[in-house]
Amino acid sequence: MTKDPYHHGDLATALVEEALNQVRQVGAEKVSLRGVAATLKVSPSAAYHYFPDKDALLGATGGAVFELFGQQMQEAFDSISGEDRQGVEARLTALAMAYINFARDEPHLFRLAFGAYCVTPIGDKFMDLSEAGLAGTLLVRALDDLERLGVISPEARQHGEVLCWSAVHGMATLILEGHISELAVPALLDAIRFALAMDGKVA
Amino acid sequence: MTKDPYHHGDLATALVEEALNQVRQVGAEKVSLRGVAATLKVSPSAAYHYFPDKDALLGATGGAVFELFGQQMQEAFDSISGEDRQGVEARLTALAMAYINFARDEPHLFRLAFGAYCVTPIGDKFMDLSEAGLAGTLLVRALDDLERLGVISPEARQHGEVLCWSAVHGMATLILEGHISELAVPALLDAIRFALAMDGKVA
DNA sequence: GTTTGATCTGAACAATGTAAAGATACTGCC
DNA sequence: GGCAGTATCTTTACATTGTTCAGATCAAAC
Repeated sequence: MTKDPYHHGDLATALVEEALNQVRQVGAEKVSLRGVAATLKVSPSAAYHYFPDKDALLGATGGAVFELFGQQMQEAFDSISGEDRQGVEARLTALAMAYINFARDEPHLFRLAFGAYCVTPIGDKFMDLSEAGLAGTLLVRALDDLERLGVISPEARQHGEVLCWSAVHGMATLILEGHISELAVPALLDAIRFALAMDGKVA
Repeated sequence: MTKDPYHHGDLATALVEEALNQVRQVGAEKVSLRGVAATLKVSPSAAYHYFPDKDALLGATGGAVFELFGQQMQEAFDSISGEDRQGVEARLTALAMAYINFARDEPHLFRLAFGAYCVTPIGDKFMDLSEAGLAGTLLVRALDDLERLGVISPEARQHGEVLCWSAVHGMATLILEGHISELAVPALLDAIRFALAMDGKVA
């Protein structure tokens, strides 16, 4: 019996980290509690001191994914500098692209965070995704800027919130599940610009 | 040993039907092959003469759900009569509502048809949802009618396809997974009308 | 009536989630 | 420093699941 750590440094977060790793690679439905415990060189039962369920572990993992997703959205937002019309417009599309890219690049993580696993079984216990989260906040800020600069009308600003959110999330999931080609992304971005009348009609 | 039917009438479709029933009630991830075989009073192994996998059974079930979904969309489309402006406009919103209502009323079925279960594991084997399916066809028809009557511009018609599809699907999944309230639906419908400039600006 | 082929059963196996009951290491107190 | 108590982890065990394979059972063809 090696002395390494009988008491694992912080098993709870280690479990979540490893679960996230495995979910990223093979998808949540193929991740086993025993598997993540094994790679951590820990008995399966050890997990039950920190999570009542396997679903609870996956729920916490989904929370971690959601945080990571928020970070990436924040980075996309911050990557565009400039408060002029061009910068503010670019910021909105950067957000949309980041959203869709995350779904495409990390399909298993996206599904864990936004799919069924974090809702019916888990949402009730651990996570609270009912608020839009960081992504929603950033969208609101981008739309505010657009209106402030006169790029979009107040009416467009009002409708843009639910429209952009739904459309971008919808396209992300449709691409993710293979129901639509990735080639449709520029078409959607054009459509959003058209919908918000960002083609100069208002400015 | 009762003589009822040693050879089940049509076990393949019976399995799919029962699987659909159970998925509807408890969700795909809690449905077991053994369970559906048991309710059909059939050995678990019997299923393997018709489906190579449990995933294959669920894939076929997803196909059945997709058909059912198409039917309901068709009914919604047909429920609105009249080729005047009002009728054609109502038809588009009826489609959107039917889409979202299906997701709300049959969350487990919707997830099976549109979620991960019919994609990575199954899509490659059984289903081909890459085409939009019946729902997509109906959307195109509704938009065509709107343009023909001059309710929307050709440009709006062009952008409307990907925009409506993404937005409605996105809202359906967001509601389904509890990320947004159902109260947002009328707001989205308004936003779509605004996006397509259906508020009379064009007519 | 026998044979052939499709259809289903039975038993079995490995993997999984989960629940005790017990072992081990750390912590604070004397 | 030694000891009790507690948090942490292991061991063992069990039920359920997907899946396989050899064989039983039926239906029809010759």
